[in-house]
Amino acid sequence: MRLSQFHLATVKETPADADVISQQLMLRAGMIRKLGTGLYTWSPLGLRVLRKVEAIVREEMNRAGALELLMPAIQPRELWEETGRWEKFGGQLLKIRDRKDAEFCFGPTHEEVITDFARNELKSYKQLPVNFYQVQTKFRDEIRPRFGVMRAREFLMKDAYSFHVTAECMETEYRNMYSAYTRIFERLGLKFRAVAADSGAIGGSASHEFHVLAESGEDAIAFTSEGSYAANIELAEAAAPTAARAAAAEHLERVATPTQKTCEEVAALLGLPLERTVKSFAIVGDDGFALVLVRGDHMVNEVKLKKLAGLGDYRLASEAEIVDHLGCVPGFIGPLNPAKKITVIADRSVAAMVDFVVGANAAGFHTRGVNWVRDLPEPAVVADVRNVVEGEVAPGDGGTWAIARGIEVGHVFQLGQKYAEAMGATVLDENGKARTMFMGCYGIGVSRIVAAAIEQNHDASGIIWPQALAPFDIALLPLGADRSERVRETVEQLYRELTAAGLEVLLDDRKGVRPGVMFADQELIGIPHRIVVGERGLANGEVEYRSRRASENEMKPLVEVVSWLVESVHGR
RNA sequence: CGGGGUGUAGCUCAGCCUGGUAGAGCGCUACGUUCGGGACGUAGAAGUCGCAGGUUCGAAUCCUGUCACCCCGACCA
Repeated sequence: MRLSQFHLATVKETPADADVISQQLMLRAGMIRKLGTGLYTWSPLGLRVLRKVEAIVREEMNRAGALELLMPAIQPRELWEETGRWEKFGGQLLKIRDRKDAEFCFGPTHEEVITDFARNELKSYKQLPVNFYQVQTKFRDEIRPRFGVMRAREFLMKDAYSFHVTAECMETEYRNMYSAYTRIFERLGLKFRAVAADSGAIGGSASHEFHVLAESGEDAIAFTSEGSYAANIELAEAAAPTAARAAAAEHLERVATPTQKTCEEVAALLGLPLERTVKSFAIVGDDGFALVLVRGDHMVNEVKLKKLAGLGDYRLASEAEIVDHLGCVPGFIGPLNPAKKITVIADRSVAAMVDFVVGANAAGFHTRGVNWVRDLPEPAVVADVRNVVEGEVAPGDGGTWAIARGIEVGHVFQLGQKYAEAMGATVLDENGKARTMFMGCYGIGVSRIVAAAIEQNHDASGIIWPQALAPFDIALLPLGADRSERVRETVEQLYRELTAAGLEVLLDDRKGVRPGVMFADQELIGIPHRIVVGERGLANGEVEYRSRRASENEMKPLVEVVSWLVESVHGR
């Protein structure tokens, strides 16, 4: 590609409203332009990268035996009523009407459509197993879209759905997809980790997420130091305390904490370690008002809490409900002497505590030296309801938990018969008997991968593309082309030869552009290899080479540079 | 959904408090000088000041409404 014939639109200034590095660099490099909240146009440069990701995903899906198809983005309401998700999916589902006032949604995912396709197309066990996939635009009306294409409302996704007669067959395909995903992320050149995950809104049993590791990741993932287990923090189990509860040593004492509302503030005032305090978290579940207790240095885990019996789809208690049940305003609440009967749910670590500090249920006071049984009844529920923390002992292999941050770019699920059951998707087995199909589903956030790759690969000058994602392989930069016939001819010849050798070359043939601008643009858009052709080097029969990751030039003999580059880019 | 903020040239923003008819830098166009790390000079093009009402002799500026966008929060006691 000749840059004079391309649309390159880099900008020097960092856009004001971009708050993660990938979004800043994508905007500065001119890869994307924002149209509205969570809506982006992919420029010719950005699209080249998106297509690279797509191509690798497609190749590996095909290699794994999946069949590509394409479903509509717009889906009729009736289909979503069959699974109950027209209501259950919530506000993320964008609902629209046509001219006849018939209702549709813009597909956020395609379980309904593919299951409808499958129940019509698949009649016999002989047609199974089969795995259909597509690469398609999805729309999810996120509460708060942010971070550019990382959490956009409209985005490109590869979604695959497999169909099976038996659960065993579904599990086999699940493992097949798991290894296909591993190959995909390896080929993309990204540092990633597969972790056990909660299956969330999609439903089903087993599930793994694939995370690209990056400091800026929105998800926390936990893995054991022994390496035997990795999970989304939503799922990672905290080990139960092994030691029996010690005997009470302190007496109950109410202490004034006029302005200290958080555990940190109270601990600091009392000169106690944070892990001697207890945090109270008021919720309202199916069985009414409940107080969830975790240690002051721990975080409540919403996903674990949702799985507890009797809570259902719990919500946070309102301030009025807190005052009504506890007789106290938020900031000083606790399980002691509530105004009304409440359910106390204690994390396992809290249940093992002695002489701890809680809110006194009186504005401006906390109570210290609190002990179970002596001062208040044993908690009604004791369960693992918190996030694990870095360094604590993990259950199982005797290792400790380590925490990393990641960007979720892939997710595989065993759906079981959830959708097939709801929609009556059956095939006839060997005995002519109708059997409800088992399903798996497998997603990859294609557009999100582009942003995740940048989060993981950049420096002060801009993007550093892994070879597999680079919009161009080589930047070819002539110096003083307007003054030197020799430079012009050499560059033209290199361009022809490199292109003929199958490399994607971006030749900066813009008129009157100074070297500094060429270098800055090449580095910003992240082209992995750069060849500079100038009189200085040509006098010795040489050109300069520089890898995007290097800070020094290497001189290469002109006669060898093409074969050397072909080897560097495609070889090994 | 709750709280806060911002809408002025393609981009980043100043001007608004204290009303008097619109500015800077970057980018863009032309010419000249320059030319191995985001050059310089000269000349230029470019804005119904988000939209709709209102107050006023006069509104980017004050008031009301509305729309859009951004940030924070919803794991907090």
